[in-house]
Amino acid sequence: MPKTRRKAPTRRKAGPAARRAPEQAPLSPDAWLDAAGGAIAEGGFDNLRVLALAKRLGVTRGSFYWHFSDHAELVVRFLERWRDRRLAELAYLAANPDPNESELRKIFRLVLREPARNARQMRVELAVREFARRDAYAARIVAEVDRARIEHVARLLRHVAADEAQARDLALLVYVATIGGRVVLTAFPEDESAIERIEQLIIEFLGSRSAGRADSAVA
Amino acid sequence: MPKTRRKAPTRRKAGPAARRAPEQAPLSPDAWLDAAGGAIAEGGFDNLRVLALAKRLGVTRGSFYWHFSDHAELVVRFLERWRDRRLAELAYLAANPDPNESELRKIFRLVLREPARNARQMRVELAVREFARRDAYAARIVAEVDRARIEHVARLLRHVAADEAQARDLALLVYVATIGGRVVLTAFPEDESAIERIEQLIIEFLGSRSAGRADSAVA
DNA sequence: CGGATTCCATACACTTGTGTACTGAGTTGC
DNA sequence: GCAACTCAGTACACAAGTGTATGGAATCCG
Repeated sequence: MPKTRRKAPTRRKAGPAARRAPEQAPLSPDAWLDAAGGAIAEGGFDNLRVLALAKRLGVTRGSFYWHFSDHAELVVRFLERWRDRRLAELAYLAANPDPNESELRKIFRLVLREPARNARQMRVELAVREFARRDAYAARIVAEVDRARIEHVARLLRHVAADEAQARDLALLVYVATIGGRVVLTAFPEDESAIERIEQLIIEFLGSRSAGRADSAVA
Repeated sequence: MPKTRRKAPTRRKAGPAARRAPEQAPLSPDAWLDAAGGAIAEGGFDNLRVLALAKRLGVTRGSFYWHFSDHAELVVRFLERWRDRRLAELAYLAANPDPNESELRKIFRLVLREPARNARQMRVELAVREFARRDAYAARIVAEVDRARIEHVARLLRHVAADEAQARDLALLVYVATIGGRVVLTAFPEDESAIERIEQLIIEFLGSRSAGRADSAVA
């Protein structure tokens, strides 16, 4: 197992069977994980093949089995990195609230933030979820992320809801609708605007609940 | 290719290498498709292997390649049967409305009817959706079913909505929340009741719209 | 400079899966 | 009865993928 890393990872040009060229920096584990993300985005975790990653990186599997013990470890490390990044982006949003954005609008941007624009990240998200249906460890990872996200949405919805329990229900509704939108929209790529209208409807719904409050809620 | 079938399909006892026993009825294509459904429910379309189906049915692959030309045909026939059944159950619900059920309640039972109780069918549904993200034909199949379902929900929501366009938006919201609930709940099997509360919230929302339009139409 | 270390290439053994050609037992129809 | 058809078993060729053992070039470090 590698212990230290000295240079930044670099994509190497795919020399057919050339020995490591001196100017090429060595591959980092993160480079393998990035390539894994590409394969997963394309075809899910069943498409995660060491052979394909090596070809994509322009090396042979000999490199892989130096950085990783086996295929299973690749899966585990990918899942953990994915979880850590999702949790980190949540923490960032919690620490840096955008004052120019309404509370409700912010919620949607939060739930699946980048994925809305980053198609690859969205596909990875769905692939992880799909994998979690048959892998116990992935299920735990997804549960952690889901719990954190819903918790965060619920915190933002405390003003809107009557009590804490209702805030959690509302948060779950928002989360579920967002996830569902991602899933269904893959079948309906033609009306990309539908998700916008749905967001609008939910905002309207939430706004009607906080009718008593002077809502600075809607932007 | 087979042309006619005389007897009902029967599960045969898994004799190790036994020739076809006379009392065993021949396998129908539907038997293979049912077995395929099991494999898909367990591990998605990537888990659809002829070898495994044959073992499950207690025969060898020789039988499969008589009923089907190849693996691809199995996939196509499975998808088409799946679509036909979904459309048929929709048509049945449209033709036989339950007068004891409220319009709104009926909607949820309609969208993903059996899957709510039939775990296997729900997993197949999600697997088909996942496969549709990388297979063009499956995407078409899913789009057909989605369109029919949303259309149906929208028809039931015409009283509630202001105009036809809004009925479609509301229907999409309901559909998306339901699908999303199925996806997220696989990660949260512990609170099965959450989907119930979400349904309740949406019903409340829809009810508030039909009650009167005094409340806020938020921009 | 010269070993030790890092990183990757190569070759081999093994497994699992597809598709095809051929065979052959049962059944049906005439 | 007997040929023809139905259906499944068997064997072979082929492909793709994993893991391991080993060698070897670069590089680092003292």
